[in-house]
Amino acid sequence: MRLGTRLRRSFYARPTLEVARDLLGKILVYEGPAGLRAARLVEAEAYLGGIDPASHAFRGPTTRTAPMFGAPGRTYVYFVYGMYFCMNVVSERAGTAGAALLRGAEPILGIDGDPQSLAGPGKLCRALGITTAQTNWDLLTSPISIRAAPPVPEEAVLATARIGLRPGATEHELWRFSVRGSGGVSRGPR
DNA sequence: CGAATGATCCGA
DNA sequence: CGGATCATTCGA
Repeated sequence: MRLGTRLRRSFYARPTLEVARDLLGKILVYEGPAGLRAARLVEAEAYLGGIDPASHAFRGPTTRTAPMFGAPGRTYVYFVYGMYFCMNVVSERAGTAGAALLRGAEPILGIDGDPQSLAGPGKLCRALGITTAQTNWDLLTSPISIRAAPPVPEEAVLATARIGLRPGATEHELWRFSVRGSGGVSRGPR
């Protein structure tokens, strides 16, 4: 099985919405202690730093969220509900907060069982063996990478937006992208 | 220092 | 719809 080449820095150093959208179809690879694991991304969500109240970066940087404000092309992994890890890909330029949450994927390599084991950000990390130990890793040089793959056609992309959460907001504040008809996607937004 | 809470998931 | 389960954050 051959995996594509790593995406370059320029892929990540773009507006978060574009990065989240373009992650669909790409191959997430983790060559860790448990072996080589790979999955095709089918769902991602954009978190815009300064204007999205739901973003961890909304109220400025903290120890935990520092990676979101740093260089693009790195990971931001956090722990929630005392149980799950979630992995983001940092976007925008260094100094501008933004990240795309990896929400769903389809098994390619080293992942046993059904596609449902990758349906949801918590499950995806569990299946790949990703924890906060892998936060702020560089996707260009670390054992975690995202690799090139044929783009998902526009008509196959489902986009969900929630707008105006904050009074006066002009930008869409929640963007969830998924591949229509694919397995491995989570339940819809609340 | 204590309390609240969460970018989730599962099962009833 | 509620419970699991705990790191992080914020206010006192």
